[in-house]
Amino acid sequence: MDNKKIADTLEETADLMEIAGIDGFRIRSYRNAAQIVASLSEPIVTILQDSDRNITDIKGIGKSIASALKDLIERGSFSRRDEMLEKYPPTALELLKISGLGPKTIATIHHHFRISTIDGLEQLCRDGKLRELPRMGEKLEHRILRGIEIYKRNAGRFLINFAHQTAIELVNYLNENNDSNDITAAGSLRRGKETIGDVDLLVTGPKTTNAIDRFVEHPSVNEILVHGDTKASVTVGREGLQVDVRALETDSYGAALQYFTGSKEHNVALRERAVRMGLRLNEYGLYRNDDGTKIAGQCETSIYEALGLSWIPPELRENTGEIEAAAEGTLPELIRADEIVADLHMHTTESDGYFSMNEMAEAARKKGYQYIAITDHSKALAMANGLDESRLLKQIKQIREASERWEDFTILSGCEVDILQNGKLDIDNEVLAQLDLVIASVHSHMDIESEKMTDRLLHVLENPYVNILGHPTGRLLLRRDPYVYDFERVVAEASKCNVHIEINASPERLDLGFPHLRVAKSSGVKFTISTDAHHTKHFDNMQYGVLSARRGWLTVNDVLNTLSLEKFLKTLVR
DNA sequence: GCCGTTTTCGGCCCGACTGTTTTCAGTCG
Repeated sequence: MDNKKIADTLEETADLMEIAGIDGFRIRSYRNAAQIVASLSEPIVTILQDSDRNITDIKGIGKSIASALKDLIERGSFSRRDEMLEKYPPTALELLKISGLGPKTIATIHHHFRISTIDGLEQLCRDGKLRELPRMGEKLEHRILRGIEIYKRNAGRFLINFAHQTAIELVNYLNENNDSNDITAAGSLRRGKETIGDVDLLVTGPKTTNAIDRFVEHPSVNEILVHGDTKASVTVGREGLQVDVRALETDSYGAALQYFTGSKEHNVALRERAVRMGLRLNEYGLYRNDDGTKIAGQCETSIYEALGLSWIPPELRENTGEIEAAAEGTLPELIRADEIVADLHMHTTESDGYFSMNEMAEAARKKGYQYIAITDHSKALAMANGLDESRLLKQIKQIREASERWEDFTILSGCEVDILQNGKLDIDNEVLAQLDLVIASVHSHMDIESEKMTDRLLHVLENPYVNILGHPTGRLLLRRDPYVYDFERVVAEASKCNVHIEINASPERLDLGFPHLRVAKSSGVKFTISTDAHHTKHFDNMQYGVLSARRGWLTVNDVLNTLSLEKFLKTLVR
C-alpha cells in the first residue's frame, strides 16, 4: 500500500469519525497524520520494515497511529476504521460532500431513518420528512436539495490536477515497456479545462496492441469497461476516473489527436470549414471530396494548414473565435509557463500554511523565481490563524531581514487581507501602507445579493492600498458556484484604479475561468497568476494557472509576474 | 490522538452566520 492510499484511508476514517461524533482533536490527529504520510518522500512501508528506525520519531505520529499504519499495511485496515465502518456504510462519506450538510446532520438522519445514500436523502427531503427531526426544518430541506443538485451536476468530473497526475502515471507506465510507441493525452486535459470528465490517451507506434494489453493490467485499474485491439476503456482508483486508450496508425495520428482533443464545437466548426473547401475531415485524416485523396493527417499542423489556418493551441479550441483568428493570422502569442518569474500569493505557518517563510522562499528560489510575496491571511480569518496588525508589522520586519540574504531573490511583504461584508478591509490603512503588496479577498458572506456584492467590491477598489483582487469569483470547482455580482463593472473599475486581477492557480479554484478572463482582458485590466500555496509542493500548480490564462487568450503582456521586480513594483503604483 | 523547559495531564482552533429556536447546535472557512 503506497503513501497516498494510506493517507486517503486515514482521511476517510477521519470523515467517518466526524459522523460518529468523536472528539475533534482526535480526528485532527488522523487528518494531520494523513497529511504527513502524503508528503513523505519515502514509502511508509520502508520505514516500518527498518528495525533501526521508529516511525513514532516522525512528529505527529504517535503510538496509536503507528499501530494503525502497521495494521493498514499488514491487513488493509485497522481497528478504528473497522469500528467506524460497522457503524456507518462508506456511502455516508459521499453525503459529506454535499454543501450545507455536515457530520452531525448525517448522523442524525442515519440514526432516525437508516438512510446514508444521496438518493435516499433526496427522497427524504422531497417528502418533507427531514423536518420531523429536532432542529430541522423546511429551509434545511431546500438547502440540502440545492446541495444535492450541485453535487449531481458535478458528479463524475475531476479536478485537472488529479486527471493530469493520473495521465502522467499511466503514460510513464506504458513508456516503461520501451516498445517505442508514442503516447499523448488528448481531450479536455490537453485543452487545459479546469475539470475533466475522462482522460483520453492516444498510442501510436509499432506495438500498440501490447500497449493496450499492458494498460488494462495497471494496478490501479478498477474495472475494465472495454478491451479490444485498438481501444480500451477502464476506470482507475477508488475515485473511478474513466481512462480511454486508443491505438492509432502513425499516418493518421495528427488527425486523431485533433479529433480527440476537441472540443466538439471546435471540431464541428472545423469540419464545416473543410466541407466549404471541398474537403472532408475525420479522425483518420483530411480528404479531398472529389477523388478521396488524403491530403493531411500525420500531424495536426498539416491539417490546420490545409484548411488555411495556422495551428491553433489546444487551450483555445472552444469555437469562440479561434478559427477566425487563425484564418486571419491574428491568434495571440499565448503566455508560457517559463515566462513566469514570481509567485505572489502564498501562506506560511504564521497563518494556515505548512512551511515557514524561509522554507517557502528557498523552494520558490529553487524553482527559479526572482521574487515572491508572502501573503498570509489577516485576522478576520480566525480559523486560519490570520494576522492582526501587530503580528503583521512583526512579519514585515522579518521578511525585510530575510530578503537581505540574497542578491538574486527578493521576498515581498504582502498580506491576503479579508474583505469584510461592508467592503472595508480588516487591517488598518497605516499598516497596509507598509506592505509591498496587498491582495484583497472575500472569504465570508459570499451569498449576499448581486448588488450588495458589487458595491462591496467597488468599495474595496477605492482603498488606495489594494493592489490585487484575490480569487475574484470565489468559486470552488465541483463544490461551490462563483458568487454573483456585476463582474464587468468591477473589472472595468479595477482597470481604472490600477488594481490587478488574480488568476488563482490552485486546481480547486482556477479562478478566474475562461469566460470571465475574456471579459476581464477586454477591460484592459492586468493579471497576476499565483498559486495560493499552503505547501511548497503547491508551487507546481502554477502550470494550471498558466493553462487557465492561455484559455483566456492572455499573452505575456497581460500577466505582471512575468516582469522583473523593478518593473513589477512600478505597476503597483496607484 | 499527539505533544511536552507549562512534561504524563491538559491544551490543542475560533468567530460569525443560519435556521431553528427562545438559547444554541450545526456548518463554514
